[in-house]
Amino acid sequence: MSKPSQQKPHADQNGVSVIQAQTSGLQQVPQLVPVSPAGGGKAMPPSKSKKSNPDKDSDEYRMRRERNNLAVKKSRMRSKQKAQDTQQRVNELKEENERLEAKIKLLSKELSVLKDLFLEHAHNLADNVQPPSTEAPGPAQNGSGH
Amino acid sequence: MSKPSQQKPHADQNGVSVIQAQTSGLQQVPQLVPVSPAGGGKAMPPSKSKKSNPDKDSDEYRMRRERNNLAVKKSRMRSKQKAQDTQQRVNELKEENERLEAKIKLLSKELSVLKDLFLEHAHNLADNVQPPSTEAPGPAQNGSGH
DNA sequence: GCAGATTGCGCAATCT
DNA sequence: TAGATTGCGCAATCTG
Repeated sequence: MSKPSQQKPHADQNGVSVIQAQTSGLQQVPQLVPVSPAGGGKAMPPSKSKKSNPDKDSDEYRMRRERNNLAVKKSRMRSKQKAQDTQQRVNELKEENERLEAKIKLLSKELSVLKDLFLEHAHNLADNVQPPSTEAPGPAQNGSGH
Repeated sequence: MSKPSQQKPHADQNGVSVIQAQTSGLQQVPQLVPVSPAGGGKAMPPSKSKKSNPDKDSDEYRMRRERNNLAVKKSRMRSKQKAQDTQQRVNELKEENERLEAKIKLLSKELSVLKDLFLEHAHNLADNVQPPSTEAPGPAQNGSGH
């Protein structure tokens, strides 16, 4: 579940193609068909050249199938669970986001208020404090009206 | 994909059970087997009382199967896509969250600075301006340390 | 090389 | 009736 690596679409390997679907086929069993009669060009490492030996009757086979079916079920359950978790994560993050945005709004407002206070104060100072009289005192406007 | 509702485990209906798995057969078509010869007790709305007529050879059957296979593939692709999208959404939301947190940090700092300025100014005023002497001037503490 | 985990696929039952 | 979903089993791979 880590490296997808390169994987074939499900069959078609060393000269083997899946012929299925639309066959009278009761169910699946890809029915492997050798494209070339025998050793097309690749040498098989294993001695046994017989790959088509599922032997449905074999107890071994049934055991493996059963185990695999179990593993498959497990894997799918996990997968589903993960998807659900991810979805929930989205919801949580969305809520968190809203909280943060609200906080930002609040802080912004606070800042705005403080800044206004500052400006007002600065104006008051300018109005009440006689500048070093370097020039005209300017229009004598006092009181409100900034 | 919305209401799981109650759904049967796959077969076993009006007196029909699936016999599969571990059968010798090369393929395992569920092989529907009527538990009772005919009308067990339920009346079937449709006229044809034959439910077990998949008729693999039927063109109709193959057509339906093929269409369904297509639909299945489509559905699964969508499902997968959706999961991916959800995952990506998580990533986006996480980033957004970080941005917001950073902004909050900044705003908080700004506010802090402004507040400090305010306090300092207030102290300066208290130190430089003689209160109307209605009471004790209070402890003569000046300088830093707000 | 084996055993468990994944993944693509087709089937059938349901749901819509 | 037809397409969409979903649980399930098979086989091919991937992984450790």
